[in-house]
Amino acid sequence: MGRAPCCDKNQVKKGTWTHAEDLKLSSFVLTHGHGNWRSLPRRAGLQRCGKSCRLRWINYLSPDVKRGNFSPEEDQLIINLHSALGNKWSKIAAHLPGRTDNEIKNVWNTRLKKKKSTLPTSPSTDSCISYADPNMDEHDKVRDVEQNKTLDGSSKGGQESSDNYVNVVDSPSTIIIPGEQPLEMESNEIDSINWDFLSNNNININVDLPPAGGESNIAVATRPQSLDDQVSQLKSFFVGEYDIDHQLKQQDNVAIDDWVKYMAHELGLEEVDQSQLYNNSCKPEQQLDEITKLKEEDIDVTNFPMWDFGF
DNA sequence: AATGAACGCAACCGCAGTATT
DNA sequence: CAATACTGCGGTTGCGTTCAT
Repeated sequence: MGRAPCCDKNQVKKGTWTHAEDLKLSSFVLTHGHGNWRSLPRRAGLQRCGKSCRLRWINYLSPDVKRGNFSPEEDQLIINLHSALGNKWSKIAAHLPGRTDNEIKNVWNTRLKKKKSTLPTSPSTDSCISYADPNMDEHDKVRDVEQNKTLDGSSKGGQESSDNYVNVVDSPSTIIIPGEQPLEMESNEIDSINWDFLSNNNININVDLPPAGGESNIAVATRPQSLDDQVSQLKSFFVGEYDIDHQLKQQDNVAIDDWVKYMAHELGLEEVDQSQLYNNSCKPEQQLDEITKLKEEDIDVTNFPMWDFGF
């Protein structure tokens, strides 16, 4: 006896969503929250499967979804993350605010896979770090701040760096910041990094783990708060928060600022001007009121303000 | 201009993991 | 502890659009 189907397939509509259905779903979720997806279609008056509603909301209707083409920086980040994580689309999506796993998967399959195959092999993606547990799957070795893991200090290898990466090599390890003197770190210093602090301050550090070899790469990615906040956080991390004794401490702060800003730019972390994202001048609640007043036949597709809920 | 191929994207499906009863 | 329900993920499909011939 198998599991009961999630919905009666004879009773639910399939295929492309209409604007009227979008309206019903958006209005319902924005006023009531989604709660139980399975019961949502009935409560919202939709003849759709709950899974279908969830997918439509997450991938298309949610105000968190960022529209528009992927920037070159986003493309590069996806390529780098895919090298480390494989087809873990949701994990990759977690590093690209506003992008969904489905969207990233599509971009990879239609564009980036070919793009990557035409590029020369990069040292930053073909190198590796050796771990204590040799049985661990390569992709599972990705260190994730949320999981509170730390680097193993036994890495070996070269010192190549790419623009978006800070490389950790050898033991004692060396952090190579583009344009700066190498930063020596003992493995225990790396292990002492306060991952909670980074996580609490929305600074994500990912270790990009290629196949067998010696080198690892740490990509610095953050969520978009204000650029100033990011600068101060990144600075505190790299130049003294953990009392790392290295040449960078004596460097001119201007150079550090320049590098941090450069990194922020490369990673697309510049502060977002909300007024440019959401052109509609009225507040989200007002927009919702206006939308819910509309009759289905009144919907003007060209003016449908689906993405204007600028919370 | 017609048509078939390639592309891009939204949506569906089945499975696995987790929560609840 | 087992059965069931629910959610989320990744693979795949189908369809509309664009491009090449």
